[in-house]
Amino acid sequence: MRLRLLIADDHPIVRDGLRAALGGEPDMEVVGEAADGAQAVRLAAELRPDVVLMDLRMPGMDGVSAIRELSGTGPRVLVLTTFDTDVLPALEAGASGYLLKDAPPDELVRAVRATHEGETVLAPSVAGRLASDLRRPTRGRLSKRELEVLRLVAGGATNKEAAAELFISEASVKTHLLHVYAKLDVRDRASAVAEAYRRGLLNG
Amino acid sequence: MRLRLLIADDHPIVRDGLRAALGGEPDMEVVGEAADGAQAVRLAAELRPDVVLMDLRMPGMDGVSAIRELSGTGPRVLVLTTFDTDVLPALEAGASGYLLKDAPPDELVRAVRATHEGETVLAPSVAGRLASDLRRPTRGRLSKRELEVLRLVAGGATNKEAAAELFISEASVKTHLLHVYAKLDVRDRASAVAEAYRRGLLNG
DNA sequence: CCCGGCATCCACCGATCGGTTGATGTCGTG
DNA sequence: CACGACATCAACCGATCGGTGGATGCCGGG
Repeated sequence: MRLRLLIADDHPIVRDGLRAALGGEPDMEVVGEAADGAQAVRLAAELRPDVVLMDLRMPGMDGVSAIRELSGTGPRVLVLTTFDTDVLPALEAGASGYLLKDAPPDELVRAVRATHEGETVLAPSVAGRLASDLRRPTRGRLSKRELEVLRLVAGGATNKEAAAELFISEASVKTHLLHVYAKLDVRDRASAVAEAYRRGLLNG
Repeated sequence: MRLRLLIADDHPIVRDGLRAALGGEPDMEVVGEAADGAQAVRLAAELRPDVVLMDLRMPGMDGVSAIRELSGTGPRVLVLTTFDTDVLPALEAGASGYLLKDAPPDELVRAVRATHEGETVLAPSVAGRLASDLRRPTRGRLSKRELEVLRLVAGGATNKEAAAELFISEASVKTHLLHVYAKLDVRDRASAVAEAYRRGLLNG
């Protein structure tokens, strides 16, 4: 029985590359390709693959959401993306591994097999990032409300405007922001926005 | 005589995908692969390709720098990247075209041929972005000094600290920032930092 | 059950910021 | 050469922000 593989990536060229790198292996078979998260979920239900190779940033349904939906339905999910942010969300959603796209093909092949065996595969740089994330249990992790406030501030809102938008008092906005500063280890709103972008907390 | 092609991309998987998409064409030949800008320049001098497929974000030498070095030495450069920012810098550096990685392979093949013929190929979304960039000759384009100030502000500097860092007066810092606000169409430093990140003006 | 995180609110103060207006000099391009 | 973009500086004012030091209530994990 060959290892059944589903590829989910919005770039046709990357899908071609993955086919080229993995299709040649005698013990693997690419049974399908998806261009976004929703399609990946549908195809996984239909094709019952053993392993799903999943990009995270895709149009339509997010990769992390797709992982969450796939979680427990059978296939193991190996994340293959360009960025080493999003590690924690992906693993929390149920990913079995996290590789970066600059990985050489043979490492990718080994990772797919290892994932199928039930191992958890992390790219070296990803492992380091994960460790540093976990070292600060609360720090760096913004609450929902804090993120909402920060997003408004990044959009140019004053404290007063953000308060009106969220139906809370200006004092609460200030408190939330102070917490944000402490968590991101910055002193003001401008550097908070910068740090949030660096950590991938604000959209991109 | 077949069309000689050089691929420059730091992701092995993408290179495989490009080989798969282009290598099958009878009138094309992939003569080399580079994993960063410097290597691309070296290989271009050695292999004399007709067209270079160039990613922009690569470790070591930047894609734009590589294009600048290649400019006028023979090969035409077709940019193939994930982001629709960096269009203007790439074209100014001498690129003959700008495609996005979500393009279907057949479009890519046509674009390579068109580039070889001397045409300028722009992805639709890229064309739109370019137009909106050009509509504001000055707007959106930050001067060197303005960018320095904004970078310091993003790092948490107050106006006074930024002034000390740059050996100018606080008043000058304020003026620079006001110009930044006008160009980015924002009201304060926080949203300026946010907008700069969205436009890819601050590192990445 | 208690502690910590979260969300909400209040008051006060000094520091900082943004807006405005105006000025000088350089530089590159048309 | 004239024009615009750039870089530099000044003074003033009101608005906003960040810091401090609280307070309350809810909830979930150990």
